Amino acid sequence: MTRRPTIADVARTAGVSPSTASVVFSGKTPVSDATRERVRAAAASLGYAGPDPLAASLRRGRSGIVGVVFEEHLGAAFLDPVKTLMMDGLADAVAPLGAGLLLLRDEALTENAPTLSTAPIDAAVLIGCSGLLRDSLELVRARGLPVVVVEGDAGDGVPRILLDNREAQRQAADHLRRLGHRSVAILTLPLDAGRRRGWVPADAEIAIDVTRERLAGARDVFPDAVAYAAAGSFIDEGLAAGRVLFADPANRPTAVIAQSDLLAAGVVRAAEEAGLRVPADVSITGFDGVQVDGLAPYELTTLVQAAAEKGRAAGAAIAAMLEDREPASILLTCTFREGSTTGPVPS
Amino acid sequence: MTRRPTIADVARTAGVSPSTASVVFSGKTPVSDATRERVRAAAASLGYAGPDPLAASLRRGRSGIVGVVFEEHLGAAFLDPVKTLMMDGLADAVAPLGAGLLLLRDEALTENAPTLSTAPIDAAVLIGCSGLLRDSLELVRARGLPVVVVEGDAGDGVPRILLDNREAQRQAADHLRRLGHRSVAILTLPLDAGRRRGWVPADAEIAIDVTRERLAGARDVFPDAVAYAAAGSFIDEGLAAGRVLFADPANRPTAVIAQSDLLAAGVVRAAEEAGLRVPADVSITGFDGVQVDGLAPYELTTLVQAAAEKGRAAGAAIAAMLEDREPASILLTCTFREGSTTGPVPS
DNA sequence: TTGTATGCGTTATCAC
DNA sequence: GTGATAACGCATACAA
Repeated sequence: MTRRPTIADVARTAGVSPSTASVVFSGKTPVSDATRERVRAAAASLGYAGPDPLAASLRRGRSGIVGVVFEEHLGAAFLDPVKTLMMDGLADAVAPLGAGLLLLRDEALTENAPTLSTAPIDAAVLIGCSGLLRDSLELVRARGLPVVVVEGDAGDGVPRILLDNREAQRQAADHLRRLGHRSVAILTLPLDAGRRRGWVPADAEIAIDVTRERLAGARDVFPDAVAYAAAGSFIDEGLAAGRVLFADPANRPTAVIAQSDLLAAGVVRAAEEAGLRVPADVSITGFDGVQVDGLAPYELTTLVQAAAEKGRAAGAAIAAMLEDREPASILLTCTFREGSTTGPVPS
Repeated sequence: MTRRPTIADVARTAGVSPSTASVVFSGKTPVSDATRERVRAAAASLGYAGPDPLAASLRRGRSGIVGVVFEEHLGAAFLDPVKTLMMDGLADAVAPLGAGLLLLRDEALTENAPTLSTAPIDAAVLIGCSGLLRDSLELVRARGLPVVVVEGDAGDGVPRILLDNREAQRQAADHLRRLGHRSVAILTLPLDAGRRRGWVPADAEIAIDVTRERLAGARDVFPDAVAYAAAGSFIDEGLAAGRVLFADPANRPTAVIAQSDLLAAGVVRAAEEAGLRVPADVSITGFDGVQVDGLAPYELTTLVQAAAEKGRAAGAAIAAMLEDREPASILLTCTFREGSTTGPVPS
């Protein structure tokens, strides 16, 4: 015979019933050592590698897979250290459930690409910036799957994992104000999926929650601060923006509030390039508290967010829903950390 | 009733047979507009969100999921820009198959973590450094699944996606030799899973293929070059190693061959720190050809590898095997790119 | 401790 | 273009 052996074949050659064989593999019911051995031997002799996951999943009604939905290209998502850490925490949190992570994109570009509606997932985690994931949310709710939204605009009844972006950013701004800074520029993350670089008009519509909230926090303290939007969270974007911010020596901010550590690192570099000392001539704050590779010897003044914890919280919420418990929305708080990139305003 | 509607329910309320309803959703057979409409309406009225992926998978014998097996912690894997790009290419390549990527770890630390043996995957891609993935390979072959190994030591009959590491590295070394360099140091990637930092003894056992091959390529040109192993591919590791290499002004190499761009970037920084000009005082080469965020204005002299192409090639091999065609092992070649970090030996 | 019976929800195949 | 039938491979409730 050419087809792969099934558990029934194993049971037959072992001289036991299918259910007994099944139990040997699942271990959910005690089995006598003798029969277990016989079943094992039969399996080995047939080259049976264990129960078919697909069939087992159907029977159980669980696939052991959690879908993670990104809005962007996968490569882009993992360029962001915060997302990477988050995935790490998420992976840890779902592992005890016996679940793995399936990478999914929000919009299926290819014709028959796998989507939320065709993938055998038990639950979904939406990683959200803008409202694009609205459709994904619909899809997954239609299927009655548990869903958690991380840093995004969920709807009614969907647990969310959030950060106190506004309050946290306000702390950094307060810190700068206490140091005497009055001329402050804000370097923001992208405003929307368009990711255009440039000055942010006062009346700008900001589609991405994180950007909007952090900007609001900074403006709580410095209502008139100018804002410049980067096209992404990269050191080189921060560098480019920093060049713009420091272009006019006569009209230069004494402090820059960057909305991410990577951006801040770029601004530090731009300052060096412009012959400015950090923090003697200009103070710079970041956001995230990630390890910026290559920034040494500077230590950024920043808001440390528990990125991995975000993933773990999402995983915990998923676990709760899978066990029919009430999931909790979670608000994680950032911790202000003073580094070596902020100091008193130059006199 | 409380349970979710099935396609049978839909068929019944639409007054058609289950098979007809199925066909409406799969689109694999022509259906009259009238019945299609009726089925659609019935589905909508019942809140039927489409065929259950699990059941469909069982029936089809395909889950539409490709497992990607890493040896390291997920977070660590995505810190490596080359792996990230590779995943990107892989995602692109399997999308047309209607497949998604399931992240899997080599060794299951948790008790009931999802593993190669219990995950409903159609095929597996092993991302390999050392021989640790031997076990994973066994597991997946026992299940009769198609498998591809990327940059690792596969066995007989397993298609591999490889790089011409040795030849490529030799090109860079040749380039340096032609520039007159004779005193060259090699900065290697980790030697094994232990990832210990330090000088590499002449008789060192190197478990990781990439490290060994690239080292061999460099030694083809500079047989006596000293080698120092980094603990990982990071800028800060390169910086730390660079400090060691440049520590003794009397006995300093005129060129450093780094086995990755990130390491090279760190060495550039170490050189700056030591007051050395690049490339006037010291030449530095990298490997990978990735965009190193924050290295500007330098342009590394490096070997450009088609990282995304590696993923795409793996995906293509998977696709071939899934369609019962013969998969091909693929050897990708790197391209030498001269940047601004190498120059004539100082006189 | 083991065996029997049933159904998980779908789709391929074939006949009509 | 549509419908009947038969698996897909397994795990569980329950009886023995």
